[in-house]
Amino acid sequence: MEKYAQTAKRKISAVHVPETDRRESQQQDRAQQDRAQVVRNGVVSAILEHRLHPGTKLGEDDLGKIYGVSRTLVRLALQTLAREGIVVIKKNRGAFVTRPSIAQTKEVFEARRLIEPAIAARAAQRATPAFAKALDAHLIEEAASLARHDEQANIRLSGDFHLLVAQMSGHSVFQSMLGELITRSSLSILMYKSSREHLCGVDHHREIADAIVSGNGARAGSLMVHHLDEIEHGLELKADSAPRKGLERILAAR
Amino acid sequence: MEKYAQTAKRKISAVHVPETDRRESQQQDRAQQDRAQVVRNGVVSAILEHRLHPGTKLGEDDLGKIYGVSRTLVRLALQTLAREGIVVIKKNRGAFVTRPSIAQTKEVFEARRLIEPAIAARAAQRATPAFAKALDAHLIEEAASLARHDEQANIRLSGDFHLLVAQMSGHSVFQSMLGELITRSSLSILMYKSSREHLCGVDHHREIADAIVSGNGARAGSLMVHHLDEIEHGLELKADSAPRKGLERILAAR
DNA sequence: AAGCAATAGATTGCATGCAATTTGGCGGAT
DNA sequence: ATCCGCCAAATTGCATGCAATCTATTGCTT
Repeated sequence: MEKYAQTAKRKISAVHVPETDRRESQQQDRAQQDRAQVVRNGVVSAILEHRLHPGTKLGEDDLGKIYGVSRTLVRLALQTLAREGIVVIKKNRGAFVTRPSIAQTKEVFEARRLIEPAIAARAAQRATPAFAKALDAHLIEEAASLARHDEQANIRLSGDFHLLVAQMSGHSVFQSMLGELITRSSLSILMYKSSREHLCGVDHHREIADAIVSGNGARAGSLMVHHLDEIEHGLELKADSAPRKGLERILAAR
Repeated sequence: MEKYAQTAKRKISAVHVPETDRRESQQQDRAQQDRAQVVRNGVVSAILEHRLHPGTKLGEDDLGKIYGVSRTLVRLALQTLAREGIVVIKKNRGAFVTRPSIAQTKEVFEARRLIEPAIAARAAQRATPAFAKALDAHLIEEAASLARHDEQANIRLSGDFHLLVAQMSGHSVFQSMLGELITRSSLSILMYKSSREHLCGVDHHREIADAIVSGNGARAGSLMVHHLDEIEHGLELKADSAPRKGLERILAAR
C-alpha cells in the first residue's frame, strides 16, 4: 500500500486546445496546490481502480504516511474530494469514501443526460482536424485496453472520453461540472454495476466521435443521451441489492 | 470594515422540504466546518453587497484578524471560495476576488440557461401547497426590498429566488451546481452591469412562480430562459467597456 | 449475565511557528 | 537618466503540537 500511481487525467492535458481555453481552465486548477493534488488524484485513481471501496475510511495520518505529506495537505485534499462528492467528511469522525445512494446515482445520471448532449453539440460545432485526431487516438487506446482486458485502464479511459469531448466543447464551466459528475458516476458504477457485463464497448464512443467530427451536433447529442441511458440501465439500482459495501459485499456474494 | 454580516442563504433554509432531500443536502454541507463557513459567507455577502470588488486581494492575516480565526480556517474558506470560482488563488501570491472575463460570464449564463429550465420544470412537477406558500412569501419579501430601494437586499433575494426553485426541484446535484453559478453570476453582474437599470423587476419571478405552482413545467422553463436572457442582455458585455477594473487595463488599452 | 459508566486510546479540529517565495526598494553600472 | 541586480520585508506554504471529541474497552452494579 505504498505506491499510488496518479494517472488520472493523464493524457487528457496533452490535447491541444485554443489558447484562451487553456488559460482559463488552468486558472481554475491553480487554485489547488501541487502536493495536495497528488493526494487527491491518488485517491481518485485508487477508487477508479477498485483499490478503494465506498465506505472506506480515509484517515488523515494514514494518507499522510502513504504520500509522505503532513496532515495539513491531506486535509486539504480531503476537503477538495468532499466538495466533489467523492468523500464524505463527518465531524470529528473522519473522511469516508462516499457510498452514493440510489437516489444520488439517479441524480448524477440525470444531470449528465442534461449536460452532455449540450457539450457534445458544442464540440461538434467546434470540431477541427486536431480534435478529430485526438479523438481517434483516444478511441484506439480505449479499444486496446478493452482488447487486453485491462479493466482498470478501460474504466479510466471510458471516463476520459467524455472529458475529452468536454474539453473540445471549449466550455470550462461545463468541463469542470462534468469532471465531478464523471467521478461520481464511477463511484456509482463501482457500487451498483451488475456482476455481468459492466464494460460498455467502445462502439458508442466511436459513433459519438464520428457525429462530432462530422459536425452533426444534434446526432452527437442524441447518441450521447442514448449512451448514458445504457450505462445507467446497466446498473442494478434496486433497493434490495443496494448498499453492498467493502468486505461484506464480496462475502455476501458467495 | 469590521462587521461582515453573514446573511447569505439565510431564510432559504427555513423552507420546508421533504425529509430525504433535506438529509442529503445537509450531508453535503457538513463537509465544511462551521467557522470556516462563517468566513466564506462573510466574503460572499461582502461581494454581493458591493463592499468587496473584483480584483481585491484577500490576505490570510487580514481576514483572520477580521473574523478572529486563525489562518488555517481562513485558508480553508479561501479554498472553498476558489472551488466555487469566486476567488482566484495565485501560488505564493494570495487570493483575489475573481474578475470574471466576458467569456466566463457568457459561459456561466449559458450553463444557467441549460440547467435552470430543467430545474424549473422539475419544480413544477413537484409543486405542493407548502412550496407555493414559500414562493409567495419570498416574492413578497423581494417586492418589499424593491419598494424600499434596498439594492443590496434585492440582489441577494433575487438570487435566492432561483435557489429556492432549485430547492423545490428536489435535485441536490442541480441545486449545488446552481448555487455556484448564481454566485458567479452576481460577480459578473457586479462587474458588467450597465450603469442604468440593473435591478430586474420581480415580475419575471412572479410569472415563473405562477407557472411552477400551476404545474406547467414547460412554461416555467421557457419563462426562465427568457428571464436569464434578459439579465444577460442587461449587461454590457462588450470588449471595449468590458473589464473596467483597476487602472492597468484602462491604461494598457491606450 | 446484561447493561451502564468511567476511563484510556485514538483521531480530528485548530493554532502557531518556521521555511520558502515573492515584492518592492536601493544602489551601482552602463 | 535608465536599467539591472541584490537585499529586506512581507506573505504564503507547510508541518507540527496541543486541545477537544469520539470510540472502545474495562470494570462495576443490578
